Amino acid sequence: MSSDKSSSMTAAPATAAIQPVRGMNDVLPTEVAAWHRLETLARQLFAAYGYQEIRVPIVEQTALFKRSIGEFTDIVQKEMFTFQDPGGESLTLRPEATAGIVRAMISNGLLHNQRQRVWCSGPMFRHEKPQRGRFRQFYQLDVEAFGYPGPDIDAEMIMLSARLLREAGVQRLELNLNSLGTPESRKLYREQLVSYFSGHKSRLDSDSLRRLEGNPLRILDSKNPELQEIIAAAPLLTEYLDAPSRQHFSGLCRHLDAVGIKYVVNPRLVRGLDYYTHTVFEWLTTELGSQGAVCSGGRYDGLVTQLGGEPTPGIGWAMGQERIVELLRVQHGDSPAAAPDVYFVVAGERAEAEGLALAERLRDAVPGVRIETNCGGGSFKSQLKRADKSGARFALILGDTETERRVVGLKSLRIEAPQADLGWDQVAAELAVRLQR
RNA sequence: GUGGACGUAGCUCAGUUGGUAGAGCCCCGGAUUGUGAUUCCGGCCGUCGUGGGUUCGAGUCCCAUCGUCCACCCCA
Repeated sequence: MSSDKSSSMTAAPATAAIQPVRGMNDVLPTEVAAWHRLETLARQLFAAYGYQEIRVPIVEQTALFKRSIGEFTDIVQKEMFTFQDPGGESLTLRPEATAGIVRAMISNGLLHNQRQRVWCSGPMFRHEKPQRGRFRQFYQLDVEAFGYPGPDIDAEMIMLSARLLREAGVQRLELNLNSLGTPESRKLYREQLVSYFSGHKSRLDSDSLRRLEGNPLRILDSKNPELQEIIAAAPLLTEYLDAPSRQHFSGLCRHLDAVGIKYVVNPRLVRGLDYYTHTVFEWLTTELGSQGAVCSGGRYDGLVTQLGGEPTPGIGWAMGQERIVELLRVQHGDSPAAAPDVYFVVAGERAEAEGLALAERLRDAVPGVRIETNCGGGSFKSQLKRADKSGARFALILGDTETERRVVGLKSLRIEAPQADLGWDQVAAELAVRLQR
């Protein structure tokens, strides 16, 4: 075999197709309806709960994520898209939304003697190996609240997520709940945990040994069957919570009980981001292969000061849009693409000349009507085939004889009904009636 | 980053022990020269992921490489 590969890959011909970037997907026209449904519902519910939209940059200074998410997390250590901008500054494509939102709240002075409820949506970026439900560019719906110390906001936020998931049609989710307590109690617990696992070092796997140094709580999350026995016998964080933390958590549970939201208290639920305190939660599914979490979040009372702001309690959650859309597809099948109300057949030179203008008049007269005008010619037959395929309920038919008579044919494509020839001034009114607009 | 499976038409796939490629769907046209969903007929579509090797001959065997999917890991 020739080892003469000095010139790397042979240069692709100039006409070769450009490949997409790994893990970054196109949402195609046939798929986008499901996204719209979720986003529209989310907007309505966020407004219904008093949350305002905030839009923040996709790119932030690298230091922001190191300081908030934590130096020793997997996200920061090996999953960030970090690059130097032409000015030499180290920038990073946001791997999650909270850090940027907190930065924006501080930068714009929105936390001074104020409470805020905000939401945000958009793409996040993590350099992971793609698989089902996990991509390098992925979209999140994100809500955050600032300035609320009590468990009431924790409960409201979980209620909001529960309603969104329910009304979107997602089924068979399990809500997991835990409290990480205060930084102090967590620190104490962490020391206990390190000393416990250090006593069993010989039985730990390489991942767990690595975490023992940086993030021992994550060992509890391990799915390695051989570790389950050791993990089961490990001390529980719950036992180290101080009284206020316990009160906060039981307050949250009472609120959830009161509205009938089912949950499982999972003492091993820890989060991959360092900034969480007190409440953490996850909505889990078993129907997406190895990606279980479709929505998760928690409280982060120390984050604002960590990023240079005045002490301000915060809490938020993020929902993975691809995962929700995929789960809905699994549970309910493909959602139909948006169809026009009317397909406008324009056959012949004179009809083509009049057709576009007539369609414009109809759009003026019937607000919101969806008219797909045939462009690019074609026989009557082929145009009607397109009309049928478009999913439109009606076809408007304009040929040269109709043009001559100043009428247009209105044909029902869904039910058997006689075709009506309507004068050009009557069409709009008739359409409005048939479409009930 | 680790492991497994898989790359053949726009899509879903077939391709026997190696003999330089097929079907269905889609699209276009016709049967029906101004009326769609069925039916029938015809047509378009391939550097078999890429590069090497073995061979008279490679979609098929070998090596490398790129990519996709799945799982580990991580997480939304």
